[in-house]
Amino acid sequence: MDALADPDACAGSEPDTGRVAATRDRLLSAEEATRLAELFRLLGDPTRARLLYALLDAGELCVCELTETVEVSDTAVSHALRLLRTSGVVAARRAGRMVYYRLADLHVRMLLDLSREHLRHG
Amino acid sequence: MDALADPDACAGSEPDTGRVAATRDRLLSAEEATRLAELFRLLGDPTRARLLYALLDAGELCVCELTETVEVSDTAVSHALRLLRTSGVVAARRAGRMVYYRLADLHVRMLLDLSREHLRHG
DNA sequence: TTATCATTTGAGCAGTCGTTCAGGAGTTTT
DNA sequence: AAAACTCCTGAACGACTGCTCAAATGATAA
Repeated sequence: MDALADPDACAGSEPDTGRVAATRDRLLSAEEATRLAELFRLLGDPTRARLLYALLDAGELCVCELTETVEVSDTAVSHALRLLRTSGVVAARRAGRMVYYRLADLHVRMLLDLSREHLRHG
Repeated sequence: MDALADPDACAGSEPDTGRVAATRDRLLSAEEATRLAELFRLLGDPTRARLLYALLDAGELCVCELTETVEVSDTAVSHALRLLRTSGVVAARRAGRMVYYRLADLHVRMLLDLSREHLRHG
């Protein structure tokens, strides 16, 4: 049931406090891993990913332009943008009745850039 | 070009011209974006992220070692590893009754490396 | 052989996710 | 003023996710 209860479990040729503990020390903490996972989760949806790649290319786009490029309803786009906005991934700027969005996180920009490069030349 | 003066911008069901069309041409196709989103989705879960970062550091770990480092049940780890395995993100090697897992995708290795670096020096 | 260990599998279930729908808020035009 | 336009919000709903549980598989040890 609980594999954590027995520290000697699967102790084949090495004391348990060896490699595993060393790995755990260098390892990301649970909190750090969770933070990174949350960032990845934001990119892990087709609609949000397309929105972000569109902003990566165009620099700045209003909601109706984004709605056309990703081909989903404006309401869905708005919900998606809110999620990205409250997470600090994108930022918004109002101009008249349009609202222009842009990427606001350098991490995300690099991840998008790198992953797209590798999809195309990989 | 005076893309912002495009009268069709945000005007309804017209086939888009100007900046939006240009963006969509350079843009990832829906299929490409979906593929990348699926990759990000795999990293977007705390359990899977911790498993992958552990493998990034240790190189190769068996299931029971992974179970200890991520502190969830062995069954949950196995389910997570199956997802990563069938997606080609990790690969498995049997040695006796243990099964050793390792990262099998260069893209993923780079994304993990980059994102961790930026979490720590960001 | 039987017993034990390491890992996997499938079913069931609570929780989460992304969408649509209906309506509202803010801005410009008439 | 009202109408038109862009965008946002909250609720509701089906679909998906990740976990636990019980049972099975594959491999070693007694």
